[in-house]
Amino acid sequence: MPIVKVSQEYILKQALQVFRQKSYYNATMADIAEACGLLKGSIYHYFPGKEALMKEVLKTAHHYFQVKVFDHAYNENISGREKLKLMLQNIESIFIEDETNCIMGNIGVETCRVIPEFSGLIQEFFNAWIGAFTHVYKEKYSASKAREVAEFSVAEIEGSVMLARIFNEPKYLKDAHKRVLGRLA
Amino acid sequence: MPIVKVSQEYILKQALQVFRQKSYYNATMADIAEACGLLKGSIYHYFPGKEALMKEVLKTAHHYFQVKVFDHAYNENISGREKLKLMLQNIESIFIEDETNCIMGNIGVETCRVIPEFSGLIQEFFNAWIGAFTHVYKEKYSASKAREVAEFSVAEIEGSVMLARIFNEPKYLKDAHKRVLGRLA
Amino acid sequence: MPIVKVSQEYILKQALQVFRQKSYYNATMADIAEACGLLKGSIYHYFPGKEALMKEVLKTAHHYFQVKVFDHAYNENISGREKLKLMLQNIESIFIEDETNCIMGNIGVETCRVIPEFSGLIQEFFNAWIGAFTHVYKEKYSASKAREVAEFSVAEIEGSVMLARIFNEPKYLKDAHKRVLGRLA
Amino acid sequence: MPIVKVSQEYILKQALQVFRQKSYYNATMADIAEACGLLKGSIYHYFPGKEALMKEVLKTAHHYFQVKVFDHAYNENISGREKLKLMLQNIESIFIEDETNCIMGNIGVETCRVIPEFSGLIQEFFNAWIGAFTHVYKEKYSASKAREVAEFSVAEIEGSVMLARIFNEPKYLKDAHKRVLGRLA
DNA sequence: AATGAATGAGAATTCATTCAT
DNA sequence: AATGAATGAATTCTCATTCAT
Repeated sequence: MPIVKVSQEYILKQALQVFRQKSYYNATMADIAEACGLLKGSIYHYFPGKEALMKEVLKTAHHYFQVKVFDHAYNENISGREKLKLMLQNIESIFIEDETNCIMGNIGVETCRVIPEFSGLIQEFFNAWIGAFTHVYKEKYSASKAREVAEFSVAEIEGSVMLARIFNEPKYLKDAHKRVLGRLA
Repeated sequence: MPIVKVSQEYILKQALQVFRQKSYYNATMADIAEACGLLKGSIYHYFPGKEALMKEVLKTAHHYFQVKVFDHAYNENISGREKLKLMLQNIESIFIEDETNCIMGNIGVETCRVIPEFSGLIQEFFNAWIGAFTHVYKEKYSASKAREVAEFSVAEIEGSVMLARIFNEPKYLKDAHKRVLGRLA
Repeated sequence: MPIVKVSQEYILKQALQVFRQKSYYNATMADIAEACGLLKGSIYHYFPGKEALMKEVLKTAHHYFQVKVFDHAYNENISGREKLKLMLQNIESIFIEDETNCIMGNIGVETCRVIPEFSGLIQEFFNAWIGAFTHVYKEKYSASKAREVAEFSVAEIEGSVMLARIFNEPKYLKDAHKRVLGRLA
Repeated sequence: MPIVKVSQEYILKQALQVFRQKSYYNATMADIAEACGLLKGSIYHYFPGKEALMKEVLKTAHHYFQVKVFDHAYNENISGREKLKLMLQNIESIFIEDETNCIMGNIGVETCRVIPEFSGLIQEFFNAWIGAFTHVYKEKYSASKAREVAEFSVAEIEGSVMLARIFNEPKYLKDAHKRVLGRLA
C-alpha cells in the first residue's frame, strides 16, 4: 500500500491560500506543491493542470462560503438580524484570516477577460451571495429594493476588502459590516 | 520594416490599457509593444523594465484622475452637488470606456503582497480619492463623518467596478454613483 | 524527443570545457546544455544560474588540481624532484588536453573586475598552487626565497599557457616546465 | 560646420580602457560610447562595428607599445641594460596605470578560438615583444638562447600581470621585472 | 557629425507539463 | 502515489546595428 501524503482536499485548501496571496498568474505550481510538501510534478496526480486546479479551488471556496455564510440566510429559526450578523461574522473571519483578501474578487478582476471559464464560477458565487443577502433584506424591503440593497452591500464589502488589503488595515471591512447590518434596522 | 515613432506618453497610455485588460503578470512586454506598434525590445528604450514601466503607468493614471476627477472637489466656483456630479461622470467615463476596470484596484489586489513599491503609489491614489470625496461631503457632514462617508463611497464604487467587470454589466457602477450622489442630498 | 539523464558532476565537466573554450561571457547556457545533450532550460534543474554554475565549475577545477597536482607536494614518500616532476606532468596533461588553457587564469582575467565572487575562488586556487610549489622549493631554498621562486614559477607557467594558446603551440608550456624543474636541481 | 566632439584616436583610447577593464564580450558599444561622451549609435560613424573597432584598438595598442617599449631595443646609443630598463619601466607604467592588465593577453585568451582575426594581430604583438627582448639578450646570449630567454621573460611578465590583477597586487609585476633585468647581468 | 529611436536576434531565466522510475 | 529529471515554449531583458533627422 503506497503512502498517501496528501488528499485532493488538502491540495485545494493549500492552493486556495497560495492563490489568495499571490494571485493566479504569479502563483506557480511549484509554490502550490511546496505549500503541500510535494514536488510540482505530483500535483498532476490530482489535477490535470493549473486551470483545472483553480476551477476546483473556486468551487471549493464557493461551497465553503455556501455552508459557512450563505446558508444562514435561509435558516428560518433565527431572526433576520441574527442571520445577517452570523453571515457577516463569518465573512469577516474568512477574509481576515491569513490574508485580508477575497479569492473570487481577486481572480475575478485578474482573469475575467482572459479565462472565461473562471467567470461563470465567479458569477455563480456572487449571485449566491447577492441572493442570500436579498433573501434577508426582503424582511424589510420590497423584492426589488432588497435586491438593490444586497447588490450594493456586496459591492461595498468587496470594495472594503480591497481597501483593507491595499492599506493593510482590516478596519475598512469591519466598518462596512456595521453599515450592512444597519440596513436591516 | 517601417520605423514607427512613439512617445513615452503614448507608451504609457497603451500600457495602461494592456494592464487594465490583462492584469500585471499576465501582460507581457510584447503585448505592450504590440499595442504601441513596436517590437518588444523597443520599450526598453523608454523604460528600464516592466516594473518601472508599471510604476510610471500608476503615476500617470493617478495624475489623470487628479485632473479629471479629484481636482473638481476643490473648485469652489461650483456647488457641492455639481462637484460630485462632475467627478462621478468622469469616473464613469474613465471606467466604462474600453474595459470597465480600475487599474489601481486591479494591480493593488494582485501585487500588494508581492511588489511593495506599487503599494505606496496605489495608497496615494486612494488617499487622494478619499480626500477629494471627504472635502465635498464636509459641506453636509462633520469632518469625521464626511471621511467615513467618503471611505465607504470609494469602497462601494470599487466594489461596483469589480461586479460590473465580472458580470460585464455597467449598471452596477451607475447605481453606485446614484447612491454616492444621494449622500449629499 | 528522448530524455537524457545526466548528473551534476557531468554538467560541471562539460561546462568546464565550454568555459575553457569560449570564456565566460561568450559561453551561453545553451552551449553548455548542448554539450550535455540537454536543452538550456534543463541546466536550471541542477544550478540556479550561470554565475552559480561557474562558481561550482571553479570549485571543481580547484579540487581536481588539488588531487591531481597540489597534493603530490605533500607526499613525503618521494623526493622533491619526483614531486615536482609529477606535478608538472599532470599540469601539462590538464592544460594541453582539448584546449591549451587554464580556466582560472582565463576567467580570472575576464571577470576579475566584474564578478568579485569569482575572485575569491580564483585567489584560493593560486594560493594553493603557490603554496604547493613553495613547499617543494623549501627543500632547496629558504622559506622566503622558496616562496618567491614558487610565485614566479606559477607566473611563468600561466604566461606560457597564454602564449601556448595564442600561438597554438604547446612548446611554450613544455619549456616552462623544464625551467621550473631546473630550479630544484 | 558641424561640431566634432571626438576623434577616431580618442575613441580608440577610450575603447582600449573599456576593453581592458571589461574584456571583449562583456564590454558593450554603449559602454565605449559612454566613455567617449557619445551615444552608442555615434561610434558607427568612426568604425563599422565592434569587431573592427577592436582590431583597431589592438593595432593602436601594438603601435603604442612599439614606440614606448619595443623601439628602445633597437636604439644603439644606449647600453643593453639601459634598453631593458627603459622598456621595463614603460611596461610597468602602462600596465599599472588605471588597471593592471594587458589587453593583448586579455583578449587573446578570451577570443583566440572564437575570432581568428584577432589572433593574427595578437601574435604579431607578442612576436614584436619577444623580438625586442631577443635583440637585447643577444648581447649576452647566443641567438637561440637569447630567443628562449626572451620568450620566457615575456611569459613571466604576462603571468605576473595576471597574478597582479587577480590579487590586486602590483608587486608581482615589479618582481618579474627585477628578474628579467637580472638575466642581462 | 551626432542623435535617438527602432530593430531583431539572441541572451538568461521561468514554468506548466510530461514521463520513466 | 510520488519523485525528479527533462522538455519546450514563453518571458524579461540586452545589445550590435541601422537609419531618419
